[in-house]
Amino acid sequence: MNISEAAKQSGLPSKTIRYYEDIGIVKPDRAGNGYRSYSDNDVHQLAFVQRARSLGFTIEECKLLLSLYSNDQRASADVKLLALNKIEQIDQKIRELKSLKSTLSNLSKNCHGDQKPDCPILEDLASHRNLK
Amino acid sequence: MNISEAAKQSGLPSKTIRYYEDIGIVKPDRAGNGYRSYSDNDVHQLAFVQRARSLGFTIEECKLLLSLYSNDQRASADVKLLALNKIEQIDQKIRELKSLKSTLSNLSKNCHGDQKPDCPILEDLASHRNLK
DNA sequence: CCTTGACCTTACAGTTACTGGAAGCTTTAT
DNA sequence: ATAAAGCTTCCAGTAACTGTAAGGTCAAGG
Repeated sequence: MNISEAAKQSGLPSKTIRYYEDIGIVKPDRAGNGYRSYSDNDVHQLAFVQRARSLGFTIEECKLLLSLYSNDQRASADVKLLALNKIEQIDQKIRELKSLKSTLSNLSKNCHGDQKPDCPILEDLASHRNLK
Repeated sequence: MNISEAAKQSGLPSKTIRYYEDIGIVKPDRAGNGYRSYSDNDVHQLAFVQRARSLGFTIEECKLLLSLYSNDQRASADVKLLALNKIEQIDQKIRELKSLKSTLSNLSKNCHGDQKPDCPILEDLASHRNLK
């Protein structure tokens, strides 16, 4: 099938599929006219990557997951470790964002938000004290 | 003062300070030898940006905040709106990350994580069902 | 047969916010 | 005098695409 059909079936934009080819993720055959020709297996792999990316795995991790996927000898422990690490990264990011939110909330709470120029948010940004 | 002193005082790497000059954030004077020469006010602005960046504001938002900061006529409402929008963005991101985490946790929970190749995580990635 | 429009190709630039490195001045210290 | 530290500019690389331009190919309609 041509790239637009592969795009439809995998849930990825054609542009992204070409990019994935550039970086060596899925290399389709070529038809006589030079068009890319995708097999069902190609599309399956693309959809796999699409799902893994949407779960927050990086491209490099996706490559690893794909290689594990196509390796009959893999240990599920390898995959699980990757997933648990990813969960830890996500937790870390959530902690950071909560801390940011709390700081910004405190700043906003003290700001009148009116037409007057007096603004504690800017004052905090300008000072070096950390209103945490 | 030279750039390394400005770096020390602002908490930003010299490299970043030069980059900020390129994109028009702080333009220092130049000494006779071509070295950048930072005033206390320059450093103050750099520190302001450093703090705003660490709170999750984009460079564009930092420019806006800086211009509001140096505008005596600003309304604190303008700044507060920016902060509240940022808080909303952070909340959205936290929601997304929590959802990702929950999906990954479910997948991991069902994975033995042993030396056998049987792996529900990979199976889920390969299928199109969404184990949410 | 010709044209139109949809679809395909490659290649290059742009995005965000820096970071690293090379090549080459200037200043400072020994 | 020389070496180290600090400064300069410029170019490339990061992550993961996205946009755009210029042009080849294919199927349908007149």
